[in-house]
Amino acid sequence: MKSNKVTFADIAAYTGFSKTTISRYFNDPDSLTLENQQKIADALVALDYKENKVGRILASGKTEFVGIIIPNLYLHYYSEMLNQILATYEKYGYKFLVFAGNARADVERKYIEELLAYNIEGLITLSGTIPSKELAAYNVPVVGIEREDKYISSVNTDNYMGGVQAASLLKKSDCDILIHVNSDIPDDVPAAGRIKGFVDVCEENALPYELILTHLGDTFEENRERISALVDQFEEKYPGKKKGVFMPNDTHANVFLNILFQRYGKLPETYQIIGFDNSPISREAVIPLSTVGQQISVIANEAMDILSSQMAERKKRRPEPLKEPVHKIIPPILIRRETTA
Amino acid sequence: MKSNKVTFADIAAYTGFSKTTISRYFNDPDSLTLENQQKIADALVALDYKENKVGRILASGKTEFVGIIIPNLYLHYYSEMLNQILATYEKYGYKFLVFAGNARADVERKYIEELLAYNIEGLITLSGTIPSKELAAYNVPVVGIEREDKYISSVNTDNYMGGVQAASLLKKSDCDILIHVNSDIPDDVPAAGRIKGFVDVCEENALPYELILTHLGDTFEENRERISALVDQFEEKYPGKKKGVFMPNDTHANVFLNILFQRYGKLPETYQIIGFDNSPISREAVIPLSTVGQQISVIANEAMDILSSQMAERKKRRPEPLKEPVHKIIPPILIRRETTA
DNA sequence: TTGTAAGCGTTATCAA
DNA sequence: TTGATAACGCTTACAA
Repeated sequence: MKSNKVTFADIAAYTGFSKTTISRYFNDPDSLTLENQQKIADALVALDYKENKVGRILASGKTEFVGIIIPNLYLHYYSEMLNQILATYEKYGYKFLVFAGNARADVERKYIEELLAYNIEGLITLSGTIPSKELAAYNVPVVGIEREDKYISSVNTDNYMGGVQAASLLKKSDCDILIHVNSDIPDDVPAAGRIKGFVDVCEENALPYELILTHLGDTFEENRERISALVDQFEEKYPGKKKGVFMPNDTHANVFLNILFQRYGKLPETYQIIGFDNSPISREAVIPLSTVGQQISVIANEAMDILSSQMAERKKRRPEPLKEPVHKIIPPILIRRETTA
Repeated sequence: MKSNKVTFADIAAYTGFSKTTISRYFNDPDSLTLENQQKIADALVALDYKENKVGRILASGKTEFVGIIIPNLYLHYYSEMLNQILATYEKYGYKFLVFAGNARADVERKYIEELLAYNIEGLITLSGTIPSKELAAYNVPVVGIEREDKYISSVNTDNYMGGVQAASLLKKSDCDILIHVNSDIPDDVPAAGRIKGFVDVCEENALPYELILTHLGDTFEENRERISALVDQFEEKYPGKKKGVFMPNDTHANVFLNILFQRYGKLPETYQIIGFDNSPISREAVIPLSTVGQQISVIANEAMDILSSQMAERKKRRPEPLKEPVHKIIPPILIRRETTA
């Protein structure tokens, strides 16, 4: 019940100093004599002072809030990214206001308005719902992750290299036909690079390949059904041939693997599988899945690094507006496990 | 660059009203004439006003912030719970300040201090690091989820019933021996109920059973190793018998299943497996896993329901302090898939 | 129905 | 090295 309502005024009264001096104790202690510092320190303990940052925000305009908009936390990629972003608190001290948007532009706009109303200093978004041009107009530092990023700063995995790595690995294991399954990704989304990387390696090496750009469904059941149909298709089209399949992510790669396992009790010699992300499912699969790993922790840290420097710039007397968005590319790491030779 | 610094004062000047009237327009519009409402509405558009909630917080003391402390986002159970909690924004309007603690008490205390400094109105914690007695002393409404909860309100799955459901299902499928693997959980943690429920069913029905209370390791590799050793142990101790195994969670149940699959190319007839949580891995396993499902969305909503009523109580003129913590129990849902008959 | 004035808890500016 | 005083943007009595 004795809600701690001790303020600078109380401390000032208690110590005989002014509120200003108390404020200085917190923000520039060296400007006080050691003796007086001690007096105030003692008073803080005696009165059981708890800081109130709201007053500081109002007076200084600095909230130390960063907004995060994330499509969902269902996919491990997103939850782990959030995990890593939250972990940067130790390094940068920014607090995170988190919204999980569900890809509806009007909803996300509402979230952003709300975040802005709390004077967030920066925004990190993993959602591609709102065009970067619109985000840039909000006039707050923004960093996008794995989304269209023409007008905002961003951090992305080197998707092209990921596609190259996957195709190269499949090439090495002497597949007769390389297959890449993915959805039909717009060119301005970073993930599109995977397809290009895969195709380029195939073309350069004159490897037979097939690109299957199709939507695998929104539920697990749909995934299962459509991937099962794909297996039928492969069996029919390439009987007896060694098929190297690069799936769009580990979740789908796992479904693919399970279907083969259920049919054959093992991974047939005629299949090689590689996923994308290095999410937990890739290690927890019946047979550990080979995958192109994203360096989530590195991405999260780079994002905060870019954001914090832009936020710092704004605090200067004469902030120099960013002329060009910064785009950082993080290399993926090929992880060879048991579904490739 | 034209950072919107339009305030109530500007609107007041523009419209000829006082700041108070502008404030009323937002908080109690009906107290203005329709005509004047319209005037102000027009001014808002003309001036491109953006609300600033910091001033409101300072003046009213109401932040509409709820703090969340979550052990990690790596385990699906936690990330999905966070997901569902964040989703309550639509219903309650509270914004969430999220910290991912890593089970270090001093770190978590720092997080709580920080949250308190921002005047959070309530706290939801999924972490059991700090004793409920200490949390209760912070003098802010707290709801715990699946953690020790003697001195704080809480929402938990009916773990006892979960244990009962698991044992009953294994009983129905005529197992010769029922086995429950779990860690040695302190009695005051809700999850301990699972063990009791399991044992009670076995005792009441005079079913042979074995309780294996052991730590399965902190990494996936350790899990794999120790669970593999368990399988050896089962084979040796109960050769040819039909073993019904209740694992502590889906992740471990999946590891168990994979080991059997790798050894036998299928789930042998002598095994029945049931997990706990109904996390995605249970459906994505080689063979869909039977599991005791936690109703995460229900839990999240109940938690916010309890919290919001306690927060609302505090806003009353003469708030009546909660005499007794509220404890809500959510029944689990048994999900029968292919690892049980 | 509307206005005045006094806060809310800090920081910033200027002066001493 | 310290203090007085005025912000910061809004809410809330109390008046009118």
